[in-house]
Amino acid sequence: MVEWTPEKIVAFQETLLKWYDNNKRNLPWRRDHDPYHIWISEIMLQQTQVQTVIPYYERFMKLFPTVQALANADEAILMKVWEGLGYYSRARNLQKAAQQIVNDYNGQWPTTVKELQELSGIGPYTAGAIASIAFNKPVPAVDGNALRVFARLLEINEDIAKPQTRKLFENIIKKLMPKNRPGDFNQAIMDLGASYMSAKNYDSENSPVKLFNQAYLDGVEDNYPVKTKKKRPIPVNYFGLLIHSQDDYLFERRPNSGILSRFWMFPLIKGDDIQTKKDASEDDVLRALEAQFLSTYQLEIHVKKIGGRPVTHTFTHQKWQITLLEAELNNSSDLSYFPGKWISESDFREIAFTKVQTKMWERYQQQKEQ
DNA sequence: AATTCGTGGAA
DNA sequence: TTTCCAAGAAT
Repeated sequence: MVEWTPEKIVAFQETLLKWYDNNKRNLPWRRDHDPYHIWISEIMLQQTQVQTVIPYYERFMKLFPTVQALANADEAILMKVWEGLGYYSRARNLQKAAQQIVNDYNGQWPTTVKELQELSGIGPYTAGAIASIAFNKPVPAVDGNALRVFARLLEINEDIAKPQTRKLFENIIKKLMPKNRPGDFNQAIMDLGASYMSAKNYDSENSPVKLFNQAYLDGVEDNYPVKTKKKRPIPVNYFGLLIHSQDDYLFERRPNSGILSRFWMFPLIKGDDIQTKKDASEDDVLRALEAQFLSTYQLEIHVKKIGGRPVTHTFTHQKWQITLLEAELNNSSDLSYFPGKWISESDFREIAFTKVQTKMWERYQQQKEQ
């Protein structure tokens, strides 16, 4: 990696901030420096593109304009607002942190990185972002943009996928930050990382800091940042049960932990969990599924396959393939042993559903038309 | 330290 | 269709 002289550091700061002053993106959360606004935007923006976040942010602020409103929010309404944004623990941690601020800090925001990081859902990056942008503290905010941008500028060869690399970058960036405008500096790096220095289709030739970009000057930009590849999603097979009576559908509440926790979904049974002999026919599998449903939930069902391709949905680390089955069940059956309930179709619009649940519903509707 | 947490966009 | 990526945190 390269070292910069004090003069070069100052020149970089001036060049970057001048560009930012003239070209910064006009974003809803940049209208002021209210820590509540900065915070909500930062949480929404985790692993999520700006254009996706904007409408969610606007709706969120109308419904929960203050930290007190969020602390007192109905969780079902909160999840409905977050519906489709993914990583739902972000929303739940958001409310926990709001309650921490109201109860532990009497509604007054803590301003140090240390205190901010003790709030639910706020880690090293978000604490740095809030402290620098809302409270003008001279601290780095090392996100994916900062890692990529400085890896290229300084030809840093550390693997940015490794957790410990963040600390190295924090120490480097601390020395490059201006003390007077830390928030603008951090945001300028993000804007740079989202434009001229993006991961793909970057345009270093026209970048405002191209003369500070060592990897570009050396013609080795393709080598930066150094980043190990992620594993590909593992295939998981499910059977999805469509059980209805009139306009009521049987939904299962997912466990309190794990993927899509606490959401209402059509009952899902993992394919691997169904015990069958070798060379079992498709019909044998369905009968085994019925037997398992009976022994697990004391519910007698009769299933038949619904035509059409399985529903597929890919998460970061799992690729689900769901075979839809229509099942008959007496609507007076005892649901005592089943972790779910009947939900009327007319209530669907009030409830937050996951993307994969919506896909199952749409496939079912599609199938009924034929 | 390595996994686990969603979804949508782009090539 | 597949792959990678997008203002990370919790465990």
